[in-house]
Amino acid sequence: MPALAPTRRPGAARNEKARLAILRAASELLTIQGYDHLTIEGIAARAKVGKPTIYRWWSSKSELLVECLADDTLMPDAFRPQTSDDVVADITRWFLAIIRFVREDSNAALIRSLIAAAVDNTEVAVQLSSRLGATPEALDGRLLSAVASGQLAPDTPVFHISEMLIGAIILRVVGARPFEPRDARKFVRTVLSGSVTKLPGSATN
Amino acid sequence: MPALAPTRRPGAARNEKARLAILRAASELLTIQGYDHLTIEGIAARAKVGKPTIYRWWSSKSELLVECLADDTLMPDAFRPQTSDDVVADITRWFLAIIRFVREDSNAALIRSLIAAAVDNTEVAVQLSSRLGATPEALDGRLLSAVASGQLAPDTPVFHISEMLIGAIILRVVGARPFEPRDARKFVRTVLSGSVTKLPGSATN
Amino acid sequence: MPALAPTRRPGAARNEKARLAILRAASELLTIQGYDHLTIEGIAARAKVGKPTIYRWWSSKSELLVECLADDTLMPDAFRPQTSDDVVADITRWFLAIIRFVREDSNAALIRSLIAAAVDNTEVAVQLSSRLGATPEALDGRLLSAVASGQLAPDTPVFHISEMLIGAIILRVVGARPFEPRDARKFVRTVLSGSVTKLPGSATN
Amino acid sequence: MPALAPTRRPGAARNEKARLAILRAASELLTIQGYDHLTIEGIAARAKVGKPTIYRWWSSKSELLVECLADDTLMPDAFRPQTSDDVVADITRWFLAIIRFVREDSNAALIRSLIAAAVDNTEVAVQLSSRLGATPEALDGRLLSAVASGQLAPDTPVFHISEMLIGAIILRVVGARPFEPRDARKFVRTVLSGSVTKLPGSATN
DNA sequence: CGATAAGCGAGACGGTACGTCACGTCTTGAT
DNA sequence: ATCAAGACGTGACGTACCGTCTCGCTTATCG
Repeated sequence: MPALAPTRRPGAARNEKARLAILRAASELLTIQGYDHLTIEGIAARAKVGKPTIYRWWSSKSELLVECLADDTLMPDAFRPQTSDDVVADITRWFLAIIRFVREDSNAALIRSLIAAAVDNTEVAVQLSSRLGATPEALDGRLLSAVASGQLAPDTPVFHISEMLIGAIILRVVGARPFEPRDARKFVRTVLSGSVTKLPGSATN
Repeated sequence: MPALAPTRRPGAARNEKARLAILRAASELLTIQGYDHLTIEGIAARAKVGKPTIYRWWSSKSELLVECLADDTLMPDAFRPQTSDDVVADITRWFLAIIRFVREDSNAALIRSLIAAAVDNTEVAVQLSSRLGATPEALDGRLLSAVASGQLAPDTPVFHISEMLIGAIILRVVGARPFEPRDARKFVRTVLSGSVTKLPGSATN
Repeated sequence: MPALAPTRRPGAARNEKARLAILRAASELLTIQGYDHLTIEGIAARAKVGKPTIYRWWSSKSELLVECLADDTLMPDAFRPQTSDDVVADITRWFLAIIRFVREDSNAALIRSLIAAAVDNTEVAVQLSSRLGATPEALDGRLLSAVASGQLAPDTPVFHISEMLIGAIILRVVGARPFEPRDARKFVRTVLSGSVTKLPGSATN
Repeated sequence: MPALAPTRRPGAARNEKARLAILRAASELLTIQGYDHLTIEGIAARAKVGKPTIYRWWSSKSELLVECLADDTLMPDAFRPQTSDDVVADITRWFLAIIRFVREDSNAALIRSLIAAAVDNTEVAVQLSSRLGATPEALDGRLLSAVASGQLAPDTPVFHISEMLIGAIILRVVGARPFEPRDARKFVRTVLSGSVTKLPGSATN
């Protein structure tokens, strides 16, 4: 005799269409207006949904944004380093991709907004880092695999490296100072040079 | 008819007491309540000042905070590395001081608030970095003097290092992840190890 | 082919328990909270009933109250004059009973609530008057029987008398001005003195 | 040394235009929509005024209506009996005027609304009675002067008479039962016949 | 005995209005 | 001229109920 199914409680089920419309509206308005001009009323209006429907499921703007990020409604695919035989090159390319993304004003504005949201809600910070690649599947993973393959020293402080790279990005974006493509190499070499055991090719600066 | 002396125009002069009361009130309220609960009305009330007096001189909360930072009303003395014969030790001590500061919850909250403000106003980001030591007189200067003395390589990317260290702090604080004292050494060594030409003493990770 | 019997269509019959629970909950909440804080949601919750069950059978709060009144869930037995040999005394006693009822704050509040409901729904006004005794079986009947027995003049305006007595009660209760027991005699004598042909006993004022 | 003038406190003075616009809007909307569809938002919108301006000065809809009534924005001039040599005729004419007023549907609706408001706020009941004439300057005064002139008995219960007449009006209007012109004479004679000492002329029912 | 259909509880939904807060501008009288 | 006090129009807040709807279950008659 099988276990009882976890029978769902009575009442109408949650409306998935409404949920998506809300996430979509929130994402669009955040992009257009920025975090401080983002209002629940505005989201409700654009999603053609009642305000209480939003408050029923999310308790704050920042929580809503967490779900936008998690649902990929708000930012493109996560940035992930490739895996060639050269970590430094892989990480540099990854950093360059972010630089290219961030040089677009609207993208920079979006990230600034997310940082504002992150001040309200730690989870946004986590998601934002993830989106930029600070996950075991992306940046951290690539570094760890380089450690495993011997290209980086065994005591390489993977997470500290990750944190400094992401931190440098955040700081520049908040300060609205533009990146140059050549910054990618500088940051990455600076943070990795103490750990690299052998560089596949030669390169200066 | 003689030229008019550059005499003060009529009317009461700007009230310095009011200015200080406003900066003080703003600083206190920011510390107590955080940026998003900080209101002009609240500042005016606490400073026993009319709202228009605030709007006359500052156009936004974040601008007001810039002046609070510049006037040292809001954060303790800037953090500055000492100058011993060992850069790495000096920078590590500086980082440790910040860690100690930030481990106090109220201080972390203050920095989070300032980051929120920085999203509105780039100048806050600049001031915040300054306050943490990213100035020619402090961190950057110490690194440059080490370059001059030969303790760091001539091509040491001073500003990138500075950015990554400050960035890592900001990122942790926003993410509300706690620092450990030993993080100081890790971050600093990671970011400097590619540039140090000679270590005064031996050290293990 | 025989005429279709007005046979009940299939499906569950109306749930009498639910009906009673709703009337009970509505009556209790009206007494406790007053008409303007009375909500359908509140009634449904207290009666442990779904909102649609209420809307299925009643179209508004005031209609629901009409049924509460008709079912005697909401007010005590109707007030009815006795029938002695003295109309004036009978009517006065009836009025006194109402005064005593209304001097209780909660009862006055209840009547005030019913008046608010009556503004929405004429039928509530009718029921309220009935409950206070303005029916052919009670006040009107007693007056008519006095006309029949010759104690009141043949042209006694029974309904106008009834209306003025009930009206005076309503007006005082709405204005929250307290009744005194001696008001009973004053009102009744004033309104009847033009019609009484013989008073069984003597009385002044 | 003279007493200090009650010098007005600093700050902008209350805006009289706004006050009038609010009273006007409230009166119009009450007339058009009835009390239960009357909303503060609607009043604010029609008066082109912010909601807080209403809440600054009045704490509820019913309080606002009290001021509408007191300012004569909401109902025509108070109804007042004339003073001829015949009280009964004077009071009857007064009652007839009210009947004529109330036969207009919109006026009846207005009074119903005011009764609803009166349930919230006793003061509305007082004002409403006043507006209908229950004041020392109108109905009560006319009766008292008749007592003084000997046309009514010295122990005439003036206020009870007044209450029953107004009460009868209220009750009919709430019950939405129409008045006939001949009701005026019936009510008035019924309530006064016990007190009249001499009728100037003859009258039939 | 099903099949059919209404009633029922629970509760999500799009709305409207609530009463409050802070905004940034303005007006006022005093210094 | 600047200041404090504070009223104003604006707009968003988060909450309470509205009346409707959709679920999955129960109940009762009918074929």
